[in-house]
Amino acid sequence: MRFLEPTLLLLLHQSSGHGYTLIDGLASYGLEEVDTSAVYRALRGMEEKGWVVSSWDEKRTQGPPRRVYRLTAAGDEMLRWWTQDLEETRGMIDDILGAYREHMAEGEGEHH
Amino acid sequence: MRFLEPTLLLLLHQSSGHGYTLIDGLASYGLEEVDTSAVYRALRGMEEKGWVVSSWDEKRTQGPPRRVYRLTAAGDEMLRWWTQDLEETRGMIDDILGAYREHMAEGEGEHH
DNA sequence: TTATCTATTGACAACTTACACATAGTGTGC
DNA sequence: GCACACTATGTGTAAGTTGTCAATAGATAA
Repeated sequence: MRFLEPTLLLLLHQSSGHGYTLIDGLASYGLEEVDTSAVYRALRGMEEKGWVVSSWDEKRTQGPPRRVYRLTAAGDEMLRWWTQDLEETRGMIDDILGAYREHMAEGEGEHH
Repeated sequence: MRFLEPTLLLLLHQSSGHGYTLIDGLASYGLEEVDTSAVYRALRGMEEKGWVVSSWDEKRTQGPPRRVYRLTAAGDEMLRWWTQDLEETRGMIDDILGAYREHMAEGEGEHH
């Protein structure tokens, strides 16, 4: 969920789409091994929270009807909130990695 | 757990310590709101996995006996693994944030 | 003896994740 | 017609994880 929700919001901000294509989109952000059911469940959850709305696709293609999701204003706001959150998370990672490297550099040459 | 385990390993790599002081150490990496029980639970789990070993502190100070943890060779290896994992996570965040900014820049000036 | 600080642990509900499976429409080869 | 593969969206559930709250307990100071 940590990256699933923000990435879905980002993809939907770029253009509306249905679950099956969103799953492809997720893969391009490194989320290749996400279970399909997790994606559909996440989308449902996001609709309950009001971040997205869905409707059945008019034009029928190969396969059963597709539920098309599009971002709401609240979802757009959420996406902005998520970017801030991700920046904070990145800052934490940088702190940890920085401290690790610094500590490694300090101990350089030491052998126990 | 995502940041708790690697940060604890890092702190213990710097110097052995008991839970209560480690909790202070976590705060300096932004993990201020971690529940104490979560920390002790994580330490127990890490001991089960063989990343750390614990022993009761000889010298008694104010309060009940303290369980002192120190890193094992396996824990040291794990810490290195975690840094790689954190770098990957960082990469994912960069991808998402990069795409968001790029998309925002593209839509510049557009009003719907 | 009451309160406060240090220090560790237990119990349990809430939530998440992983995996398997159910459903269903369309197109293709036989 | 039938089997099969592909698209597409879901449900059920067991297992594992997290978050919250409280219990325990020693030392010290008022």
